[in-house]
Formats: sequence, C-alpha cells, structure tokens
Amino acid sequence: MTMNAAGGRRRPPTIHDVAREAGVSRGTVSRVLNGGHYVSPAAQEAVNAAIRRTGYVVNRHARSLITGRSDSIGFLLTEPQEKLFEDPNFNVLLRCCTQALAAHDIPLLLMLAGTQDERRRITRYITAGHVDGVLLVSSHSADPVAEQLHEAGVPLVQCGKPMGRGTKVSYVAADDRDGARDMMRHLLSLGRRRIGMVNGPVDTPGGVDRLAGYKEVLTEAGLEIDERLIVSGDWGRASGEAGAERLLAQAPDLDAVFVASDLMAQGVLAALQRAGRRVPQDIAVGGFDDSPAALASSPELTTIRQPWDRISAEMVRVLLAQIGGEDPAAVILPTELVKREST
Amino acid sequence: MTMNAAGGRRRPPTIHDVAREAGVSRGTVSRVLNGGHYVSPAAQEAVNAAIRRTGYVVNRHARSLITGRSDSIGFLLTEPQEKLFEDPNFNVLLRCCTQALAAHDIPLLLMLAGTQDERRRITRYITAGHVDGVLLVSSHSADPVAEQLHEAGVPLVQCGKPMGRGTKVSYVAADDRDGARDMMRHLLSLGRRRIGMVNGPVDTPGGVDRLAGYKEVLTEAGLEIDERLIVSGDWGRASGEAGAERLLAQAPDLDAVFVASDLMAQGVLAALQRAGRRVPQDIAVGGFDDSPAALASSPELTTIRQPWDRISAEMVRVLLAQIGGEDPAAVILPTELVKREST
DNA sequence: CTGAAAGCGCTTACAG
DNA sequence: CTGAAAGCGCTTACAG
Repeated sequence: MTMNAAGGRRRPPTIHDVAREAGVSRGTVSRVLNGGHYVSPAAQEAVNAAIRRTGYVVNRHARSLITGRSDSIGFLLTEPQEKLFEDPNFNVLLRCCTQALAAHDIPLLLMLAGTQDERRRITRYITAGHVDGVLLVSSHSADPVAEQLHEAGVPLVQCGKPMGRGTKVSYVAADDRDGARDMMRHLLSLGRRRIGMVNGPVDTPGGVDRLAGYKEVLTEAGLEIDERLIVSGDWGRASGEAGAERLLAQAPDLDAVFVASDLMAQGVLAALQRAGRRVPQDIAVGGFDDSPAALASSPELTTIRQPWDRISAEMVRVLLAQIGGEDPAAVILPTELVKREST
Repeated sequence: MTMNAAGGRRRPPTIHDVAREAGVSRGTVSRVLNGGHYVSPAAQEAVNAAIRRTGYVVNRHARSLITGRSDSIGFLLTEPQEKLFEDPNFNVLLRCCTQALAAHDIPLLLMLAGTQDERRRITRYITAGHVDGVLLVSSHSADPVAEQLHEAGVPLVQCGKPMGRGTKVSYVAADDRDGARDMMRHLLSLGRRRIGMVNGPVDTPGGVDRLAGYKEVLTEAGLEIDERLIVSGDWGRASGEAGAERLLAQAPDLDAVFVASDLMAQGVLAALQRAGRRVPQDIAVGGFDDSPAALASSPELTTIRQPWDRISAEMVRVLLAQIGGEDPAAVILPTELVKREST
C-alpha cells in the first residue's frame, strides 16, 4: 500500500491490470517484460501502451522469488568507514566498479561494515538474497565476512589476494611483487644503493609481496638486506611520516625510499622535508598505487600504477560469471612504473 | 540454486524443510520466525533446533512479496561521487545515519547517483521496491530524483530544506538563518565592522538562508550592506580560496569574513595567509558546519555547529514514521556557535 | 496454541 | 505466437 503524490492510497498496478488493459493474458505481458520473444508486434504494442497508461512497474519481490535473482550487486567494504574517505584508492575503485557494472545496467549498492555489529547485520542481509553477488574490499588478512559469505554460497570476488588457506574464493589483484621489483630496479638504475622501505602491514598480501619484491631485487643486485632499512606502517599518511622518521634515525645515510602506498609516501615526503632532505636530490622516493595522492604530492610521485579500471572490470566479469554458474577464478594484472618528479 | 562451500549444488532449505524437521506445520514455523507469538515453548524449541540443524535462512523475496516491505533503507547521494570524498560533512552524516538505523537493526544501503545514467538506474531500482524508503542527500536546488521518487510514492526524507515549490516532501535541516545570525553577532561583538561573506551557491537553501542571516544582523546593527563584501563559491575548498582573493581585491579593508562552510573557510585561511593577513588579529574568520575540517584548520575554526547526530536521528525517525503510514514532516534543528581560534 | 488453506505478483514450461 | 495453469517460499486470517 503506497501513497501517490496526491496523498491518496493506491494499490500499485500489477501484471494482471496490464493484461486486462491490453486485452491479453498475463503470460503475454510477462513475455513482453522479459525481452519480447515469441510475441506478435500487435500484442507487443498493446502491452507497452497498457504499461504506459497504468504506470506499471514490475514487482521485484515477485520476480525475484521465481528467478532467484535480485539483479543487483553489493560493493562491501569491511573497513572502518574513515578508510573510505582517507584512502583515495577506494574512491577510484568505487568509481571504476560502478562504471563496470553500469555497462551491464546493474546498480551498485555500497555497503559499509566497519564494526562487528554492522558486519553481522550486512552478512545477514546479503545471505538472505538481497544481492546476487558481492565485490569485497578489505585490506585485512583473514576476513571472517569473506569466509561466511563463501560458506553461505554467495558469489564473491575479492579485491586483492586473500591471505591464509588457499580457499576457493575468487580475487583480482595487481602483481604486487612484480611492481615492487620494477620500482626497485628503477631506483637502482638511478645509482641509489642505500634504499629503505616503508612497507604496509606485513599481515596483508600487499605488505608481504611488495617486501618480497624489494628483497629480491636487492639480492639479485648483490646488495645486503639491512633490516634497519625496513619499517612498516598501516597504509595511512601519518604512518608514512612516522616510518620515515624511524628510517632517518636508524639509517641516516639512506639515499632512496620505496614506500608501499602513495598515501604513506605523502607522509614520507613531509618528514623528509622537515628533516631538510631534498627529494629527489638527496633521497629519491618511490610510491605505489598511482592514486590521486601521487599527483597531489609535491614533488609529484614516481610510483607503480595499479590498473584500477582493469581490476574493476575483471572483478565484475568474474563475479557475473560466477553468478552464472562458473567456478571461481583468480586474476593477476600487471602494474606499470610511472616516472614523475620524486626520483 | 546456490553452491555450498564444497562446491556442490544445494537447494537452500525452505520453511517446509524446517517444519518437517521440527514436526510442526509451516504456519508454526512462520510464527516462530515472526516473534514467537501464539507458540508453545515446546514448539518454539523444536523449531529453533530445526532451524539450527538445517541452516535455514528466510527467503527475503518471498517474505517481501507478502509484507510489501524490504526492511532496508537507502541513503541516496545525488551528487558527483567526488563530493562524497571531498566534503567531510557527508562522512559525518553517513556515519550518523548508519548509527541511527542500527538502533532499529536496519542496514543502510549507500547509493551514489552522480550521473544522469546512474540516477535513472537507481530510481528504477528504488521504485521497484528494493528499499522501503530513502534518505536523500543533495545540495542541489531542484532535484528531479526527489520529485520522481515522491511521485512514485516512495517514502522520502531530504537532508536540508528543498527549494522550489513547497512540495509535501519531508526534510530535516539545521536553522541556517539563525546560525548565520549567531555568527554575525559574534563577529560584531568582537568589534568587527567590515565583515565580508563567502557564501555558498545562491540557488541552494543554505546559500539563501545564511546570506539572509548575514544581511539581517548587519541591518539590525545599522550597518550598510556593501555588495563588494559578498562573494559566493560552491562549498568546496578551492572556491573559498578564490572567494577570499576576490574579497581582498574588492574590499581590502575588511576585518572579518563569515564563510558559509568550513571547507571553504579552509580555502579562505590559505588565501589570507598567502596575502600576509593574520587570523584573527587582522581578519577574523568564522565558518559553518563544525565539520572535521574545522578542527583540521590552522588556526582552528570558530564555526556554527550543525547537529549532525540529531539531524540523522530525526531523518531516520521521520522516514520510519512515514513508512509506517504517517504524513510527511519538516524538522528544523537549532545550531550552536563554537568558539575556537580563528575569531 | 495449531494446522489447512488462500494468496502475495510474478515466470515458465506446457499445450495448443 | 498465445493462454491456462502450476508454482516460487512465505505470511496470515480462519477455524478449530
């Protein structure tokens, strides 16, 4: 029972009303609604006119009850809400996923579940069939939400490689390790030899793989791994600032820093400036992500570009395939070195 | 047809399976599901055990088909997506609304509709019954989405006073005019007499009412309204910076600025600093919102606090009442002057 | 307190 | 190409 604009009560028209109005059966109306196959042009016409006259809109609940589909996708962020606003990567990813879904005319529902309570509520909501599948974004290592949704049989694609037991959960990720290698080779090619690293949390795949790339290249170049050159933050700007300060204290002779996120790199730049070190003359700084933060920095950051547009498109593709019955899949996409002013 | 964790196909258990398992009728299972009224403790017990054993989860589509409810609320932002990330007010409002809904155990679905195409898609989605009601956020004057949803009979509450024809749409807003008056009286009480204003867009209610408050207090104080002292921006930081530059050029003798948003006030502070004017010694600056931007500024902003927690709680209250059949309502909440360092 | 039954609004084989 | 009919999984008066 809804109210129309005039405030009067009105029963929304059903397929039955349309059928009567068009002088056909309800089956025929339904066929028109679902693509117009096996319908004569005359009937087609009559039904469309009736739909217009009655202002008919399909009742989603009834349709979904039969098809088992809701024709919508959830974009679930299991992070404190602040993350969404602080980290420009989320902004980009969200926009790209919206666009990728728009190509299929599917609306994206953003779900924020930063607290335990919200995660419980949203898990129940999803499990009950409100969305056909979930694009899951979480930088945390072992996400219980992913586990629960997967157990419940909800089609699911993670952004970034999930850690832990190699479950059968789909994911799409950039090649973190190879990206780190590219940056390190770049820094070495500039003649830098005391290269520090401000890493992300080591309980995240990004933290693990970017560190691995860092070490690999140093070893290949015949350089020692000096643990005083390695610190880690939490991906956020402030932690990059703190990390750079620790590096300067532990290894004052460093001549380059590879920072595992652009946001942390902004903090690193601030700390270096305060310490009177010039970038890139004294210390070269390389970031990771090529997020909007890279261009907003001064000097502009040399960084490793994560192909968010392709990542999003692949996440949507894999998810829709899975909803269609296909098995999970993992997709790894190459990164790209973007040279700017900071190296 | 969903897949379980093992990958095998499995038909999700229905109320029928639970009834058989518990040795009762489906009606009894349904009664347990809906609050357990008129059910014996023994039956209650048996049903709950059967639910646990079968892993039953209610099928939302079937339930919604009957009740006509989806038990979820949409938070719709008809702004370019960037706004969400740039303006800290949205962050606060989103968090507060989430909390207000959580008190009713209702999940919030965030819907971003910045483009024409997205607005069309999401309007159809909402109209089809996916959500029971909409919390609408839009700083624009005449929002066609609001109109369409209202026409379709979707319960709707706007954040901020809608402009234009006084439709019967519910809204919750802070008392912009009174807030502006408080700030102006405060500036006058400090002895300032050449008070400029960086206003928001004049086609928004905020822009109209805050300007009205500004002029009112000046007139009451017997001061001239000098149009060279009034400029307007788009609520964003950059426009505040540009606005302050224009003010300094048009009225170099100004001794205070009332800025219609904290975000623009940040820009104003930057411009004043660049121009070598000290705040508050040379020029006092008052903001509006008391958003996180006010504390992030240097000096910290004196501003007018919008009571976002109450605004959110009222939006939710009015929306739920409307879903329950009540008529629309408008709620205006008082603001509060917060004195900090910039005045 | 409980079961049998009707019905929510749609889709989809099934006969024609 | 089209209609009559079954059925999706649930809730809710209605009798007991």
